[in-house]
Amino acid sequence: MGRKRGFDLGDVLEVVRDQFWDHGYEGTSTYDLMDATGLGKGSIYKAFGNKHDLYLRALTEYSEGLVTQARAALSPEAGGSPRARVENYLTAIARSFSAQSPRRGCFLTKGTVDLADNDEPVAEVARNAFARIATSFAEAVEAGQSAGEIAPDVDAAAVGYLFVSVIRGIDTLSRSGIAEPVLLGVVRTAMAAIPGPGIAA
Amino acid sequence: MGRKRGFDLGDVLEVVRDQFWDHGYEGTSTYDLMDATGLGKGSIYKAFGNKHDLYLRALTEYSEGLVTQARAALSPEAGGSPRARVENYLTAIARSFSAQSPRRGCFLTKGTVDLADNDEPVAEVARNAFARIATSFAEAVEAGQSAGEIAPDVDAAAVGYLFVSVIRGIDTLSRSGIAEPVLLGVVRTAMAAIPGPGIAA
DNA sequence: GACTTTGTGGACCACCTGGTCAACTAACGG
DNA sequence: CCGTTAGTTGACCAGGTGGTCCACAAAGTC
Repeated sequence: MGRKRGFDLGDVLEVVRDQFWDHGYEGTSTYDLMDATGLGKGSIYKAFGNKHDLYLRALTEYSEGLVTQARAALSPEAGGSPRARVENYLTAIARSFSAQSPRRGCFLTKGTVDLADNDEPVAEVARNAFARIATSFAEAVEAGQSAGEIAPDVDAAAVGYLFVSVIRGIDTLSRSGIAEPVLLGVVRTAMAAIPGPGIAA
Repeated sequence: MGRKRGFDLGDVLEVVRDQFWDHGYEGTSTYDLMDATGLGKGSIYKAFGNKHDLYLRALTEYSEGLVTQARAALSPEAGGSPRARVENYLTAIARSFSAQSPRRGCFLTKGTVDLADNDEPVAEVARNAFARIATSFAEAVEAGQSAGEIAPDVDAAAVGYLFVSVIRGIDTLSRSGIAEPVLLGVVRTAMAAIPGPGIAA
């Protein structure tokens, strides 16, 4: 019943997300959102409630996508050995950050640093996404250990969070304009956290 | 000649820095700065130019302090073996982030994620600080290699940036409320990047 | 104690902020 | 084709925005 919505929710959320991504929460005004979406203020508020709800929804959708992407890249279906999948995924992320122009890193990092400090809903979205991505890394590491490719004494769960940290770290570094080879060096050296099963120190 | 300034520049910069740290660049208004410093708007603008200059100055001062602190913690004077100095420094940072209430992480991370994307002066401050901290780590690693404590095939420069990345990473994680033991696990596993000189894989 | 110079405080400016509202428009059921 | 429901639009609101300006206050010079 009633009039049909004249726009697609998902499309608008993507446009909105890009605005928040590029200019931050406080730096994005309702007029910026109107301009970017082509919608009237009333339509936006009717569909999403208020600015904060809209932000949270865009961020949530984005972080779900991130988790899905991490799972896909780290699962056996992605091909390659577990250790190679980890390295390929991290390398792809480092390259994608470097290729951005203008630089914008990852929206989840932006949202976390922007708001999570004193915005519990945002913090929860971030914590959740970080935990699930860390788990995906941990599962890949465990697979590598089962296959005899990764040393069995590695703490898979801890290393999962290490890789999540490294991603957030190269994100921040890339935002400052640090060059791609440096970021790739970070990824390369981070791989030492999952050494082969040789007689390690 | 002329009236004396009625406040200390350094004191005011610290107060201002805390405001920007807690609320971000866009989230801090000139009125917030007036309230926090107790100064009139005219005095602030007279002393610092405009909001952006003021921010940049607070950030620059902060990042110089960070670099100094990193150098002190990683230099031989800090005591302990090179490898221990690295681990102690990273551990201290992880603990300090966890102890914050409210959470606020590191101001340099905040500034970088907030503005560096499209603010070259801020990006330069960040790039510079990251590079110098990475160098401090690298020097400690080289010292460890000379002392036979760290495997000689480790790429000290790359590992320096890895540790900088890890700090930025645990910063972001801690902002989302991830617990201290997890952050300490990240530090512990990151230490695998500078293994002892045994027969490594 | 005038004069110059620098610092201070707050009024003031033009404009932007997030959010609301009421008149209006489209789609469906009967 | 008429009521009901939901979506759209733009005017409107109260208060906040970064920045400027000017009358005034202190400090040093002669």
